[in-house]
Amino acid sequence: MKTFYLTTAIDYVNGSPHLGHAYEKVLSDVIARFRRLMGDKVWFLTGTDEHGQKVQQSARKHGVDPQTFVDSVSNEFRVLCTKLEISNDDFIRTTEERHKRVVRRILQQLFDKGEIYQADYKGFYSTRQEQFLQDKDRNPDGSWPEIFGEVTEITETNYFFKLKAYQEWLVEHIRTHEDFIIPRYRAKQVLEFLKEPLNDLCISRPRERLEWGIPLPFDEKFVTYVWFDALLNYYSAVADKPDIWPATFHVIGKDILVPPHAVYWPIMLQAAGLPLPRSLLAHGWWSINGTKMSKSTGNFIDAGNYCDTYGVDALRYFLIREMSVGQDSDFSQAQFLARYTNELANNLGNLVNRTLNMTNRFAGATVPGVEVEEAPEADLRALWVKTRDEAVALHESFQFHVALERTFAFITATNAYIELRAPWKLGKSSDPKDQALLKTSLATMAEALRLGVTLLAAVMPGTTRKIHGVLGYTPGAVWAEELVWSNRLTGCKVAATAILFPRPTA
RNA sequence: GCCAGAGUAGCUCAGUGGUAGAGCAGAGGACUCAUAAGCCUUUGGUCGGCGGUUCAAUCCCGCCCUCUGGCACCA
Repeated sequence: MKTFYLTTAIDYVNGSPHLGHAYEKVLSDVIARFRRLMGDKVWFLTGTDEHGQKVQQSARKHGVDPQTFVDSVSNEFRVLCTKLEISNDDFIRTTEERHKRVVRRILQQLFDKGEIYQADYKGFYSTRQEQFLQDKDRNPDGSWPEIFGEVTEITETNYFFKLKAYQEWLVEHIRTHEDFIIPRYRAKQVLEFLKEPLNDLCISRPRERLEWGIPLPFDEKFVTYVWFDALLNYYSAVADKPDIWPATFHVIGKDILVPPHAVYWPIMLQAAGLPLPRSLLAHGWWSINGTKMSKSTGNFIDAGNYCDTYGVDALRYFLIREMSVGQDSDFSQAQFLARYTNELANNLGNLVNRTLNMTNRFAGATVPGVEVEEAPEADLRALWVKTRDEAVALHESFQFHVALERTFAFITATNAYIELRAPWKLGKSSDPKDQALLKTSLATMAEALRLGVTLLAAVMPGTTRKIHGVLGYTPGAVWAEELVWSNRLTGCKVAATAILFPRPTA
């Protein structure tokens, strides 16, 4: 079986993680967990991108050497992954030797094949900003803005990668591989971009301008440009592991689809003679209270705080429930609280608690067996089959938000079933028929709850685990079997009470 | 300017060539096992605008309007 190999973008360690980083990891994690549940062999990679000028500058600003700086920030991302319960199998850093070794190897290989050549670049250079400027950087009157200081036209020797030679091939590949770029409409954007002729890509920087990078193996006076270094992480992390490459999905933000992932990356692989990934999955961005996320306005969300206050699964749930994959969404405290209170606390959380309570009160804390089956039971069961089949299919097509909506509709139906049977009334009757119905209703609500939360396992693994725990249940290894309505809870000893999503106090 | 996405109930969104849907918010009710939770009922929309195709369009086509995002070698 081909390993399902999934990657997130590696995060640039120039700044601390925010909600956007958290979302991409959670989204990827949901995919990874879902594939494992479906029985696939999964390899899930994330990591950090640590070279380049901005990192070098930030390190200098903090008065530390680059390695100390990236160690510290990379660790923040690692901590975030742990906090979000991301199930990655590996975490790669581009400053690791295992990565640098592969980058050097590929560069040498491409150079030997003649895919990389040396040429001069002539342009306007700002010494203060340590970068070349574009015409779009100019003021309307043609002068250079103050922040660039003195600008001079200079010529610099560099190495270039032959992108242009692969342009037609790439267009053809995108046209003939319909799921290479997801969502589909993003592929149109890429093809639009490719209507203009590509230029070859400059992949080097002279070391006197940029020290913090991987030296070119064929010319140590240069280091490689950040994209050529960073993109290769997907391959370098598994280069020595059999049967993993190529990637099944690269999960990335829409901002780095064009040109890096949809143009540079496939061409790099093709030139190096490596197989291409199956798909690039480009997700959207979060705004905060209707405005763009930005550090300068202080308008960004610390995902860690939400985990601490509401629990990691509440945040995971909101991110996945609110965002339609590929589209943008807005994060607001009001919307978060509405979903937390209505859906998690009142609908699901309360169902858990009332189920435990009634099982304790009317059945000595032991889930009874079903004794009769009438229309209410049959209806709920039929709804379950429909919900399960739809939810699984929706997961397959990345419509997690709709899958969650359907799953919670089933939770609501379970609450409605309880009202219909009203076990608290049956419990007051000694009529054998009522007693049979009481046992049936307690067994049915427990089973419905078990099934419903089993369907939430990819999004809220901890919650699924906890609820199975308070039901006194240990799930089996095969998820598909766990999704079958059964009597396997009969005889389970349930907990006395459980408040999984406490109502916010403030 | 070009390209793409979005424009459906107060809010967030789903949806199909055949008399409009969900959740939340609002209103009313019955109940009490439960996290003052849950359940039932209900108010509410000329489906952005104008044309066209069709027996029939929110859904197909054309034009227009509004919002959002992208438009690279940041060498």
